Formats: sequence, structure tokens, C-alpha cells
Amino acid sequence: MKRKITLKQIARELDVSISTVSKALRNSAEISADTIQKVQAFAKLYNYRPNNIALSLKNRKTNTIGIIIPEIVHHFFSKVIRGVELVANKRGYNVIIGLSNESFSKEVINMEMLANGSIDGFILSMSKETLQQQDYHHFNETMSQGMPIVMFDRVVSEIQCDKVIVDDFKGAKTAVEKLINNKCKHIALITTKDYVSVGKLRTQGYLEALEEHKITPKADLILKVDDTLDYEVHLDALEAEIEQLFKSNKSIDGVFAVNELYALSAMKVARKLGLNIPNDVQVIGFTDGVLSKHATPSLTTVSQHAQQMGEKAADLLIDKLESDYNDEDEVYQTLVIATDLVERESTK
Amino acid sequence: MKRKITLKQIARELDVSISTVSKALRNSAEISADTIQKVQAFAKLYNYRPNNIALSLKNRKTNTIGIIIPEIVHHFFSKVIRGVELVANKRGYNVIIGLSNESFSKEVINMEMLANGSIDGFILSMSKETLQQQDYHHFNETMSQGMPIVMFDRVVSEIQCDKVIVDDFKGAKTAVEKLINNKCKHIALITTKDYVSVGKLRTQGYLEALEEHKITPKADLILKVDDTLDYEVHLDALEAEIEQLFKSNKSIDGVFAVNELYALSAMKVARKLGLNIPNDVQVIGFTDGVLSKHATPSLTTVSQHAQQMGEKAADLLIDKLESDYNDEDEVYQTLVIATDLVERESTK
DNA sequence: TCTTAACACGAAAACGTTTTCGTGACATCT
DNA sequence: AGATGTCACGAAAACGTTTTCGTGTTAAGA
Repeated sequence: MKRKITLKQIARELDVSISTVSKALRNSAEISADTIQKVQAFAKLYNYRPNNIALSLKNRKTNTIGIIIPEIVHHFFSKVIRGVELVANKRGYNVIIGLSNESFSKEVINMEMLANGSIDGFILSMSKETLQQQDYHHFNETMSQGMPIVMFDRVVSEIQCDKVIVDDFKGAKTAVEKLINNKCKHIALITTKDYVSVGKLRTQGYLEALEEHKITPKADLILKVDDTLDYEVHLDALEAEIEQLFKSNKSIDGVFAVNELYALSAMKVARKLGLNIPNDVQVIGFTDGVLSKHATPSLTTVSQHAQQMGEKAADLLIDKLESDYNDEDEVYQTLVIATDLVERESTK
Repeated sequence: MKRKITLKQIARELDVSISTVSKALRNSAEISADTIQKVQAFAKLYNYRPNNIALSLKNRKTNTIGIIIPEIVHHFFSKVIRGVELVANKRGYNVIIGLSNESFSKEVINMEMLANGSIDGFILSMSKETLQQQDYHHFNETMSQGMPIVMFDRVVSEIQCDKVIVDDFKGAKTAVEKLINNKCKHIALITTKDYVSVGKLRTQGYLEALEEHKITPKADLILKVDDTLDYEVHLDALEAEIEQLFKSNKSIDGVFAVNELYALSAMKVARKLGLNIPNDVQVIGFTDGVLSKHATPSLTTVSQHAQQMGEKAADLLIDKLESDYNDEDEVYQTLVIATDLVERESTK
């Protein structure tokens, strides 16, 4: 097994200097045609490739971006990664991935592990625990060291950086309006606790839609699920909560859920209680997942365009990295991506 | 905005040499207690962290592994990544990710982009196009340059390297035996073309189970789907093929499908044709996906333990990287992970 | 007082690049 | 013949580390 060949080895072999080899490979005018030919032939023969690490050190640029997400076995986040990887690759960047598992400390550790020169910038979505604790020091420290951050989806106004978000408020409002137009009179909301920024915004969209149509929101119809637990595991607990919601509000004829799991669970519970979807209850979920498409009945959704978010975030970050950044006059953008209502069988 | 601080800056500031700073930070016995104290205090104040790129260059070790997969918006692969990231992080490694999108050329490009020193080794699953073209030169070239590869799931015997696979043959056989024991007499198989290694093995498991129970396999009952298309998009085409299968074989009372999409589509078509699951037709899928769990009826599956595969693959790779590898006496392992039959509603 | 040892530190090399600058060998011009 | 210019190449610095080795100062031992 031979190691990768280096400039030094080529130089020694051909009895020229390292600089000559380097220049010859880059077709420098300083080098004679003979030498260029000789060096390039040798390099090709031995499949020479410049060592990336050495280049990174020299150029103080790794051409690598880090992406930190709370969870990867998740359609939204994996689609975002796909988008990031797509444009990163197109623009000559590698992608290092870190998972926080919704944990604050893992988020911090992950960032510290990368912020020591391994990458040029971050793309990230905050963990729930971070949102809850409202401790953002690691973001600010990273940025103060000159490493740019682009946040997506789960963002927070306290942090000054570029952001890519979906129009949670409007998406939710449109969805609820759809239910209202479909003659739903008693629309329930299944959402997260308020510290989850996107959950809060979607809740506000729900309220706004109701108010605009002169419907008084009823606290009974709003279920704020405590999702500090891993809900995939505690499915039964979730379903029990939803069942309780239905049982104490028999008049419910529409449900807006802020994520796929809540929506599907609502459908499951409704069916269990003998309700027909969409005739007795119509359901809409705020999700990009595949479950919606394959469920029976299939679920009407507010699409988040996850991949597009990833692409935009990557473009934003790389643009910033490649602008001869004027350091000081920092001006941060927030890109808002419009949602789409994807109508399927769970609504009329 | 201040850049990250370096040894050189600390040295200049404290009026000592770079070596002294370096040694002081590592508590070298060569350095006086006074100096150590002074340097460490300063370093802490300015939040000094050694530059990883410089370390990588010096040590000729990046502590980064690359993972190349055909698709990321996919439960199996994203679970594998989670496993890889888990042990990689635990053992102090970063993970760079590359997506081939089932394309040979993207797989090659991705590998070349990383094999120039950016990583210490690969974990990968081959793209379908690579399997089809049987062109493995990029794997062999990479390995001949001393960069280890661990392959998982989609492997091929022609390549000599460490591998982590699931017991496709036995898993399929067990599943089909389950159907046989459940009194199915006419068991259909929905599988891929044979060039997909795992599809072929699962097909063989199906055949073996039938033969051991003295059932003669019927070619009519075997549907080999051409999945060069992106099937998520061409769902209708897939369903049409399956519908054809059912219509020309009305006696079908059991279906074994080699992946989640095929299994779910089979259920959908069966329902459409007025068949009850599991009373008229029982279905089992070879998958780790979530759809199975949330489908109605939920799908009985052969579980692949994706996360475990990722963990094992990462351990295998890192073990090799950290063994003072004796280069020549290469001995490659193949880890086989047992499957589990997860019984749900689609079987009796 | 001279030798030796311990101590505390600095110089320099190495990892693999790219690039700036310097220089010796020629050729050309006056 | 002397001045000038071009050509083709090499030396060295720089990126940020770690580590080996050398060295000046001081203290201890004979």
C-alpha cells in the first residue's frame, strides 16, 4: 500500500525543486514547456492530487460547512440536508454534519468540535432544549470569532444572524382558513409548548384566522403537547391526550396540527372514535413528511419546502463566505419561504 | 470581529516563544509553574483552541470520516447516519457526508473530493448505477492509496474490504416462512432487478423458503420492478404493475416485498381491488421505515437495524484507523446483522 | 574553584501547499 | 565590451501546530 504522492516526492524524483513542480502543475509561464510536460506526465502517472488539508491551512479556508440539526431520522431535516449538500457540492464545499438530538449540551459540544478551524461556517437549527433554556452564548461566541451562522426553521429573534424560515404564521393561517371555508365550525389546534418558536407562530396563525372570521378561540380546543419526551416512543401518551381532547369536545369538526405526528395521531384517534375523515372531521398538518402522502386517508398538508430551505441557507452562507466581507457593516438577511397547501383526502 | 487566536499571538503577547506556549498549555515539565500559570490564564481568557486543520496536517490524521450514501431522505439511510454519527462523535471523529443520488458519476466525484486528504476513511453504500455498471475502480483506487473503506448494506463480493450487512437471505426466508405458516398458499414476491445485491439475496431467501416447504415457485408470482426510475415520482407506474400482478393471479394470498414502498403499494392496490388485509392477503415488507408503523393496517416488517449497522460500520472503520495497521496482512471482516420480524396488522 | 546536573526556555524542523522574490545563464542591443 | 533584458528555476516564507534538540543560567557537589 502506497501513500498519496506529494509535491516533495515528485520534486525529488524528477530532480527539480518543489516550487518548480507546483508551478509546472499550474502551467506557470515561468516554467519551460519541457519541464511542464515532464512534471505533468509524472503527476498524472502517479495520480497526484493536492492535499486538501495543506491547502486549507495555507488558504485559511476549509471549503467545508457544518450543519447542526436536532434529528436526522426526520423528513424535514433530511430534506434540508439534501438541499444543503446539493448547493454545497455544486459550489465546491463539503458538508460536515452534527446531531444535537434536541440536547443543548450536545449542540454546544458539536459546535465547539467544529468551530476550531474545521469549517468555514455553520448552518443550523436550534435544539428544543436550547430554545427552552434560552441560552445562546455558544452562537454568539462562534460568531464573534468571525464564523458566520445561518439558522433555519427554528430561529429566535434574540440572535443576530442570517436566517431562512418558512412563513409559519401565514401557512398556519391559510390552512385554518381552508378549514373555515370548508364549513368547519369547531376547529381544534394541536400544537407544541410556546418555547418552540415555530409552534408558537403556527399557533398565532391559527388564532388570527379564527379572529378574522369572527370565531372566538376556545381554550378547550387548543392542546399544547409537552414534547420534551421523545414522542415517537411515547405515542400512546400522545394519543391519550388527543383522545381526551376529542372526548371533551364532541363538536370538533376540524383539526389543525403543527406537525405530522400530531396530525396522524389525530386521524388515528378520530377513526378509533368512529369519526369519518373528512366527513365528520377534516384534518390538516404542517409538515413535509412522507407519511402524509401514504396515509389512509392521505393528509392535507402545509408544505414547508424543506429542500429549498436547505438550498437557500447554503447559498446564503457561501455568498457570505465568498464576499470579501467587510467585517463590520454586518447586514443580516432573513429569507422567508412561502408555504403551499397540498390538498389531499383529509379535507373536502 | 476578531479572528481566532493562535499560539503565535499568545507568544508575542506574553513575550515568550511559540514552543513555550505550546508546552505550557500541555503542562509540560519543561516549563516553570509561573509560566504555565501565566500562559494558561491568557489562553483561557482569549478562549484559545488549537486549530484543527493545523493538527490534521501535522499528524497526518484528520479525525474525520466520510460517508457516501445514495439517498438521505430515506429512513434506512438516515438511521445509518445516526448510528455512524453516534459512535464517531463518541470516539472523537467528525462525519462528512456525500450523496450520490444513486448516480455512479456523483459517487466517483464525491469520493475524489474527499479522498485528497480531507478524511481518514470511508463508510459507504453503493449506488444502484454503480451496482449495475459493475465499475468499481474508484473503490479500488481509493483503497490502494491506503484509505480504508467500510461498505454497508449494498455490497458486492468483488470488492475486498470490511463490510456490514444485514442477513438479507435469512430475513427474507423467515418472512416467507411466516406467511407459509399462516396458511398462505400463493405467495407473491415484489422485488428489484437482480443487479441490486440486496434485492437478489432477498429473492433467494424467498425461493429457499418456498422450496423447503415443497412449494414450487411460480414465475408469474414474481414481479421484478425496474427501479431505475425514481419510484417516489412514478408511484402510479409502480401501482399499475402491481395491479397487473394481482389481476392475473387472483389466488394470491400473501405478498413479500423487498422494500417499504413496494409493500405499501401492494397493500394499497389490494385494498383497491376489494381485498382485505390480512384476511384475504397478508403482506410483509423488508424495511426499517416509519411508514410501516403508521400505515393502516400497519405493516409487518423484517427490521434491518439500520442504526446498529451504522454504529458497527463506524466502529469497524475507526478500529482499523487506530490500529497501528500492519498495512500488508490485510484481513477484512464482514459483519452480519440478524434481522427481526416485527409483527403488525398486515399478517395474522 | 571547577565540574556537573537540573532547570527553563528557544530554535528549528516537519506536515503539504502556494507564491514572492532572488539569481545565474544566456541573448540582445548599443 | 558593457549594459540590459529575458528565461527558467530555486530558496524561503507562510498557514498553525507539536516535538526534538540545543543552550544559557543557576545550583549543587567535589
